[in-house]
Amino acid sequence: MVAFTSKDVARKAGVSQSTVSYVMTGKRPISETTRLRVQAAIDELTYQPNQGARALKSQRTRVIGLIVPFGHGVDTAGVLPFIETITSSARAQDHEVLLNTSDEGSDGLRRLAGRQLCDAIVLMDILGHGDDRIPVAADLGLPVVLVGVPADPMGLSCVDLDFAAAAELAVDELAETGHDRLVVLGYPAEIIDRDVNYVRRFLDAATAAAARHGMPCEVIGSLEPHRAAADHAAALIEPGLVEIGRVGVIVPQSQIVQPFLHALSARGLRPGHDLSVIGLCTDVAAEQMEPPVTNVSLEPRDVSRRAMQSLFWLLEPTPAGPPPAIDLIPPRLTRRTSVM
Amino acid sequence: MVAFTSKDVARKAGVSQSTVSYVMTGKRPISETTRLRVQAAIDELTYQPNQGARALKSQRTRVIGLIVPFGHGVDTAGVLPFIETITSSARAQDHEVLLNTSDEGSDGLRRLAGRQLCDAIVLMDILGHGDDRIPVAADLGLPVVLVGVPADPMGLSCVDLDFAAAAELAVDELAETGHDRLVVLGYPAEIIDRDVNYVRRFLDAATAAAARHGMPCEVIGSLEPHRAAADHAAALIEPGLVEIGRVGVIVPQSQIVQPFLHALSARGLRPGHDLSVIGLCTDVAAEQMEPPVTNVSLEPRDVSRRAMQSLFWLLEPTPAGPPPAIDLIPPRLTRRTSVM
DNA sequence: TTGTAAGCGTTATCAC
DNA sequence: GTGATAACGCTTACAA
Repeated sequence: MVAFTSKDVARKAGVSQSTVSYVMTGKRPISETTRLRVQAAIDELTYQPNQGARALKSQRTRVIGLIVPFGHGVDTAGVLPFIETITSSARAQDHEVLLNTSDEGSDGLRRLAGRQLCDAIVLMDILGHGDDRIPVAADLGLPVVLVGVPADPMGLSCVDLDFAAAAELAVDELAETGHDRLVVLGYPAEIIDRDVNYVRRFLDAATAAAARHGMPCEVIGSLEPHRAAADHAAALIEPGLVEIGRVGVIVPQSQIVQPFLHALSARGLRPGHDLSVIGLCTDVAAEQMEPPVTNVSLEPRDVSRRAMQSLFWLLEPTPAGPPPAIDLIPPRLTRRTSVM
Repeated sequence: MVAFTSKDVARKAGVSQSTVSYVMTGKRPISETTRLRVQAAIDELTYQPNQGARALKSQRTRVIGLIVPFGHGVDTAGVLPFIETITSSARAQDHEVLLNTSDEGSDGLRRLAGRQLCDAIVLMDILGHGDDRIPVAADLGLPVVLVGVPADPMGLSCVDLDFAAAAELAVDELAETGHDRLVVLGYPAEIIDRDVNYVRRFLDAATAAAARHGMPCEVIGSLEPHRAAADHAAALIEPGLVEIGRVGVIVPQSQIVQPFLHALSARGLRPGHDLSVIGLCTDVAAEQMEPPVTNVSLEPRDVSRRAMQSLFWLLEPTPAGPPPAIDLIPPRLTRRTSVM
């Protein structure tokens, strides 16, 4: 299993090495006869150019670095479609994807850039404040796209779901279906401490939208993503309340949507009949729940696709103009059985 | 943001380029004074070696290619911990991970090897028969480890959960807790057609173990991973049957565990009280179900860790001797609330 | 203990 | 239209 080089191809085709290169890249005109001879040699030897050498010469690795959130207890549920879409977008542009985990912190970024392992970086799992990777990323001299919106992007492109629009979508749906009372399950203390930006964006927009509709809106605060917290929240929905009004509950934490639905059922409150529930979660998750829950999707595929569009624009700017610095993807609501 | 080279370091430290190299690799003794001078220059310039150049010279990329199953409707639920563990194992050995999806088929393998993008490959999502990537992989001239066991591994190392032991573990648990009647929910036609090897391994071992315990064992066949199928299966569990005996159900398809549990409840059969259910699924999934289900885990972390051990042994054989050609990882059963 | 220099496989600038 | 040839940044004999 020896790997052939362009030298072998050149010898076999009776041409110079540079001609082989030009046949591969098409960067200068080649007579049809030699082109065919070279191509035959390439095919016969199943020659493929050595990427390391190519990168060394051209200063372009054709590799995208992808930093994904792993370990440290982060909500890792919906991360797979992001990875999948980013990989296939990269491959569609004939680029490779180098996977790194966020637990290496800013050192990982420095390694990726310093050792010239990639031409550009996609950074997932962005915190609102105090993410020390942002200044490092901004100073890398490489195109970097953030999936998420930090308080100060420091000039980096950001792509994320439009969480404000997501909240409005959910509230509007409940308003239009005649609900007159809104409950939003809040986030755990840890998340709010870390100041994940989208939390604020979502909650603020939800209360504003409720006010616009003249609906009373209660935020049940500080819910850990555990069964017990979901149970606790369900206990706060008084059956009496449900009898006098049409109550809609928005659950922005995907991990507790299912436990919450179950806790309601266990208390004799049937989602979709006695009250309504809208979850903020992936479509597959929503589909598999009991009952299948009306959801606002995180649109991982759209978000990643746009992130990669921004990235490739930064790698090769076109006259079409730059992508938006902060690119917020419109959410989508899918009706299932949990809204009455 | 210029990238410094070892030449810059050499100039700054007043030594030759090779001395810089030897300081970095430690492959020959360096006097303490020059070592310090060189190190100071390295630190000052934050020099990092260009990986492309290194790979070109040393013929070692220090990259592991990872092929993961995406798209084409495969059960993609438990794949994240595999990726995570493989990535951190690679990093622990100072290797990078290049991510590719299985939808590129054998061409993807040829590209990874032919362009010398990596030193070795981990191939997930192995089919029992007719996977045309196996012969290609076997002929690549690179170490390749399969996660999964094809009918003919063609000399490649395989690592997988011991599905036979998993089935036995589940059956033994039900036998020991006094069950006298066993039901196993079977696999969908599509999966059996594709002949995913572990299906057969699991079902055969389950029936054998049941026979050993003298328990009647019924396999409900051809269940698609949909709610309707789960409902259908639940309907086959006659309440009369439950009254006269202690029934244990094994659900090897993780996607239908939750729907099946719910379908039972809806029929008034409480898992953990009226009958028992054991699922074959990840621990996180089992933990989040309603009710939390006793499960046999797929042990993605153990499997990937062992896969990487095999891989690194193939890259640098040690006197310790080779890893097993077919490395089956022992499963683990976690008791929750679904077994009475 | 350190330096010189060749070469890894590619691309691109000169020449012809 | 095509062929030499000089880099790209690194490692590693071979010298000194």
